Amino acid sequence: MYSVYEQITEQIKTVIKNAINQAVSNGELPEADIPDIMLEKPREEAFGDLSTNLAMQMAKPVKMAPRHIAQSILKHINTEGTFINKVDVAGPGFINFYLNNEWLYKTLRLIDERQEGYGEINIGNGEKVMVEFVSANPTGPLHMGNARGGALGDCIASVLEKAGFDVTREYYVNDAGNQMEKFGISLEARYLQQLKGEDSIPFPEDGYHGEDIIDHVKDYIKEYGSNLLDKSPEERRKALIEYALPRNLKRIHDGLTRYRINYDVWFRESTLYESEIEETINLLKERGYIIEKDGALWLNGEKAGLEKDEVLIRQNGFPTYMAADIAYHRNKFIKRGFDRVINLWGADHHGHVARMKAAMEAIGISKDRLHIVLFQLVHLYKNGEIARMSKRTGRTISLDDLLDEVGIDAARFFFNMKTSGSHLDFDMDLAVEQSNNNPVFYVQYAHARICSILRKLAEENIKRIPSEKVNLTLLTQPEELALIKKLAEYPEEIRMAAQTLEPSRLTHYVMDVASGFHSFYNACRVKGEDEDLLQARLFLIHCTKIVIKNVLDLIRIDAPEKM
RNA sequence: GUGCCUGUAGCUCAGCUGGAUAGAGCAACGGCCUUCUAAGCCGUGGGUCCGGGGUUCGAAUCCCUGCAGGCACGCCA
Repeated sequence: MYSVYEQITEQIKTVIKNAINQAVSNGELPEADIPDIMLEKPREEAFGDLSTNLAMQMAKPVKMAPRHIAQSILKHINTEGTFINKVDVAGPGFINFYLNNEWLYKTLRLIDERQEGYGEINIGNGEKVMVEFVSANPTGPLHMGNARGGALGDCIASVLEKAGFDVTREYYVNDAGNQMEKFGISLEARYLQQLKGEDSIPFPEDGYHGEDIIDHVKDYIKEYGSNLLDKSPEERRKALIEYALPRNLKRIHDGLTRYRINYDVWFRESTLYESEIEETINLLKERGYIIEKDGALWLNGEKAGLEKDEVLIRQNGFPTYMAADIAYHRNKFIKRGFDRVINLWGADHHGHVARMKAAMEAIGISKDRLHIVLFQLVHLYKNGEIARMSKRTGRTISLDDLLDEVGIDAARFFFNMKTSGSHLDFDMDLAVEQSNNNPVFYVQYAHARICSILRKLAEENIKRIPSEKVNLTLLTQPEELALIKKLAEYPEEIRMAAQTLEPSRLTHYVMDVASGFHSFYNACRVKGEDEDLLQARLFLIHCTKIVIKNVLDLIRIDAPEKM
């Protein structure tokens, strides 16, 4: 069992179905298919713990007033042997279920039993899922878009792991194609400028203008001098790329490691050029999706359901980015056998979504197996205004700069506070603020506070007694019950986060748990209460600590024992 | 021009597979430390859910339309 909630949901559904069958056999309700029973937590506490709109949904097929249907169901409901305390009908025809506290106590025992496993569910059944994220061009440093995509992608992967999927984290290294050409040309131009003067050669308009290109070249010259001046341009570029690319990759790798992102696979685009792109084109040819036009090979847009044809192999014989990307996804699905693939892309790539999905169908893969999570761009705010450049270096702010300034915890938490689809304003001042304004501290403080109580009790030699000896029924204060209810929701939160691919609900959730704990802390004492109550509350904060820790571990931020 | 995303409290945003009186945090205002961390808690005020139609017993949520902001429409990636 993953959650008591799950068990209750089943109980209620069974109870309702039985009641309907009773009512039908008594002739009170006409025979009809029972729709899927939807249970949800009512907004108002006064409406019970769980509620269903079933009677309203049945109104039309059954041709009876919703309230009347609800009453008939209510009349035959038998709650014996369940957690249900009371049932009533309210509003336009809601059936509200009120639970007895037993389920809450059972939830605490479950948390204690499962420990770090509490929250894990199994909707994935070990299905193989790849999450591919960041995949920044290795031509320069990581920027804010990569920072957001990184935090998001890593948390999506973690959520899916908790939800029972077999997850692989992957970074696609774009070390081939046109941009490597541009990288080489840019390096070469800077190299010549360094050695022969700024004006010796104009810098290519579509080259990489970043300062980092100049840094590579300066370092190269420091090490190897001007040995490339009398080489052919091809050799020169090759040598410079071979020097700079590993440096960039190392920097990206180290930056992401520092950011607590660890990939299972670094997949190199260049490996696709050995044979897979060709194989992919052949596959598309066989399936009749390739047309020849203007000396190039195109994906047949009409057949694929796209607005226009897309070039796959250029006139000059080189494959386009899209051809490589199709081959890459063929590799993911067909060669490596992933059931589902999730890609995180900046919103500026949204135009590519429909194309890739169509391409999947063209190679015989259902487009539903490919999920694209688009995330909106980030604006950094500092001192109330948009910050684009690092004051220190005068360059665009990199992931490393951000981590230097706000720390890893704040960055990972803040990037997961908003849904991926919404624009994100990152307030750098708030992120370093040590106050209740800062949600990261708010949550971490709750954890530290619990640890502090545990320490204080330990100083007095008070320890938890075995859980079966704790009398949890002593937990009856509203703050205690509210807190346990929050803790009970965690597996459900994981399920929702996994289904929607939105880990942002977990940062909100853990803030709620922290809030519930702080309220409890101000209303109830642990230390100094009589033995039985002390043990019950000790058990409660022990469970609260487990849940907060579990969520923070999932987001991969610290859960400090002291602050 | 065509397509996609966004528009909810002063600010930042949840809610969006239709449900009960639209929520949270921050900001504002007023309270709470002789007791386990006040980096905390409790309370008050605050809304044309961008506008206009439609579907429905019921719409912030679905459909149509208009407006505003962002993005994409390359033999770039």
